[in-house]
Amino acid sequence: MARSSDTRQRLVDAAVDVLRHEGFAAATARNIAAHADSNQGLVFYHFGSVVDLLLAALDEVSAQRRQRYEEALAGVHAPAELVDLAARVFREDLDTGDAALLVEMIAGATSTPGLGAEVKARVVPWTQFAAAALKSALGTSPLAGVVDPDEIAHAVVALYLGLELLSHLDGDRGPALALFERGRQLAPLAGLILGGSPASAGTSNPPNKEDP
Amino acid sequence: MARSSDTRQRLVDAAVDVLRHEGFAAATARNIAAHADSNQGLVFYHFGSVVDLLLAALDEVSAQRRQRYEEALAGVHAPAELVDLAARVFREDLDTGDAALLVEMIAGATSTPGLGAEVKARVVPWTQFAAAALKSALGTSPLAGVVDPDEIAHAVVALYLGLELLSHLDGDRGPALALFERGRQLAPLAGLILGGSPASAGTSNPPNKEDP
DNA sequence: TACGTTCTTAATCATATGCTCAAACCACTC
DNA sequence: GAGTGGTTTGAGCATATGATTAAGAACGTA
Repeated sequence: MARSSDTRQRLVDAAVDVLRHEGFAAATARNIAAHADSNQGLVFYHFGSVVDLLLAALDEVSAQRRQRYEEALAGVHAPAELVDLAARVFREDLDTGDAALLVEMIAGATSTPGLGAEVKARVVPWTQFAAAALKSALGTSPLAGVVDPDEIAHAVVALYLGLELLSHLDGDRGPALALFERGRQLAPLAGLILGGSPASAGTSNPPNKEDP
Repeated sequence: MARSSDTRQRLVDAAVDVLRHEGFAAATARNIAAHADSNQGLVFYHFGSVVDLLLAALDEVSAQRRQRYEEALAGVHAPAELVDLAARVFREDLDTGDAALLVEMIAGATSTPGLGAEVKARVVPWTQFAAAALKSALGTSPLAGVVDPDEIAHAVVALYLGLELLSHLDGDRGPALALFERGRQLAPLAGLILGGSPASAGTSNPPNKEDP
């Protein structure tokens, strides 16, 4: 009984590890079992199929991320702080391989029939979460009624995935990190525009620019 | 001899087709050969290996894109026009499946040893091309010395890939297209800020409904 | 201890893939 | 017409995968 949930957890952890560092194509029953010092038959005994194990791995990571993000979001009340948080989170996901895992699962879903809907159901809440955070951070800003949080969240998630894809391709996280660092530099400017005086609401006024 | 280049081309076209609509995992010698009404042995006779055929397919698509883009870029001189062109190009690539092909090759490169470097060599010039176009469009704009074209090009390509990934996941191109449409709406504003060119004036104008 | 349930292991099957190879085929020259 | 070089074909090999299964081990309980 304790044995069961133990190996189950070891398999999930191994699946997460394989997805992070070896990709979807390497996420086979035998390879994952080997990473868990286990037997490949256990994958099917405990999960029924390989894809169900991978979905369990995705669930595990999603739950961890969700918790981390909610904690971090507790201290965020201004758009500038949200940009800062996003940059930090992205760097973490790039380091741990969570971003790679997400990309691998989404990309792998295109080649595995039936997996698409399951992965979608696990990714959509994540972008909705980002949209909610953005909406909350916008608060009563003058732009709150102009920009569409869902649209921006969609773009941010896409940027997140695309940057991971590119940095994984050329083995250099530099450009991706530099980009988010630039975002952090611009965050105070965003705060200035979004949270500032109503004088900036006019459409004919050029926005203030600040040299970094 | 005419026979040879004929089947060679048919195989490349079939590989492009499979990558576009079925993905990297389905790009097997037998499947591609079947799409070309051909024999799987010919893949190895003409290309040596499957990945070499896939790289030839990527080369073919890259060449076509490059030519189309260079032609389209001939009429672009202002940042606003470049944004407009990018939105049109993205919509095309989403429709034809070229965006999917690119994502599949990049994602597939993570699971096929040795493919990464080859794909990278074929993607990097493409982002450099985007950077050059952006630099050219910026021209003598006051922001030309402030923003980094390479950085922005990297971000745009990442956004391109990420949006394809997401729209492929939930089978809905709507959000991606809406986002680029929003970019087109903002393009006149960007032109106002960047160039002060007489291209377009009012920022409260409804978006242009123009069919290419 | 003896029994039944749960869990684990290794062998096994059916299938698919990259790739090789010998034989057949075809267009062309002498 | 026979030979020649390039091209095509289908069978075959080694390997890998998802999934099944029967036999065995571990555990709780009577």
